[in-house]
Amino acid sequence: MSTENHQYRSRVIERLKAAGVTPTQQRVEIAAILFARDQHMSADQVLSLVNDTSSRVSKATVYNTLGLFAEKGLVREVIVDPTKVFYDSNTSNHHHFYNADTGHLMDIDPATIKIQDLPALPEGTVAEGVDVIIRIREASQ
Amino acid sequence: MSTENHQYRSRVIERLKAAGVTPTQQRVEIAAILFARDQHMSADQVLSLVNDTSSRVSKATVYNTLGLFAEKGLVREVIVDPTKVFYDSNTSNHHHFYNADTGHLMDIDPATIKIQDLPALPEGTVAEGVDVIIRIREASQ
DNA sequence: TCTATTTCTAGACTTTGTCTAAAGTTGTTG
DNA sequence: CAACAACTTTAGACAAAGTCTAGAAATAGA
Repeated sequence: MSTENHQYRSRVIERLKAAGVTPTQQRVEIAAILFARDQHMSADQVLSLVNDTSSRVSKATVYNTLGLFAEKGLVREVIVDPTKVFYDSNTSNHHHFYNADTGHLMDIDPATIKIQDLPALPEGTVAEGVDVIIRIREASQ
Repeated sequence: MSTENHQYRSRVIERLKAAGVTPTQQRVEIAAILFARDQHMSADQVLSLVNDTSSRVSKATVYNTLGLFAEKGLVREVIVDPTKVFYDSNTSNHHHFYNADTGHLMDIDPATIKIQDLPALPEGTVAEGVDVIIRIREASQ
């Protein structure tokens, strides 16, 4: 393993620790893939990738780990496709374009969208987050 | 069947025809349930209800019909729960609260929320719709 | 080192939704 | 109204995402 990779893994491990997640071998593998850049991945994609590039990680562990990461705020679940959940490694406040034709999910530049006048919440509830999804399709020229 | 029901069914049939949907027996059953009031139902709920109150409709037909209705703009698909799609009989422009603790979906009064500055769409795409979901939880007092 | 706790795993299982092939309806046209 | 084409419905097999279980492995603390 190159020095770069080694340093990258150390940073990944620090980030897991900072979030209160014990950096096990499998979690580090998965986090290293996710945190490499801002991206949107399904559990299935993570499973294939992690088993391509390194030691085996079981399906159950991939699902458990992504759930844990979401809970700890290391990734964000994006629910736009009825058939699968996307995990977004960009946890900053932002919204999405979802291309229903291609299945592709893209970040919206936060500067270009703004929600005004958030409504009062129903009695006895607290806000967890606001998702804005702009559904798009290929232009039929 | 009462006169009220009979008149209601006629209106349902008219609405299907107006949308370009042949009003078969099964489609009318399903539409009669959905259109009774503004509500959010899963395919599963529709399936149970339709088979409670009237002649049998198969699972395949319920799924086909809900898909067709969505395509024709008679209902709106709401994707907030990774495990199932909701069908919203209120097709006017509005957004949703989703209570992740209870699984309950509620309309947001359109007057109380406003999106400014819709961003430019990616090249070669057209907008299909904008979904805003405010995720809430039960307040842990 | 010993022990308790946490984590990982294979594979069975569940659930939502789709597909298929055959049967039933409906609509059209001469 | 007969014949035919097109559409719709159905049961049940199937697919895919995700969960669960029970045992094995790793790990941490004392």
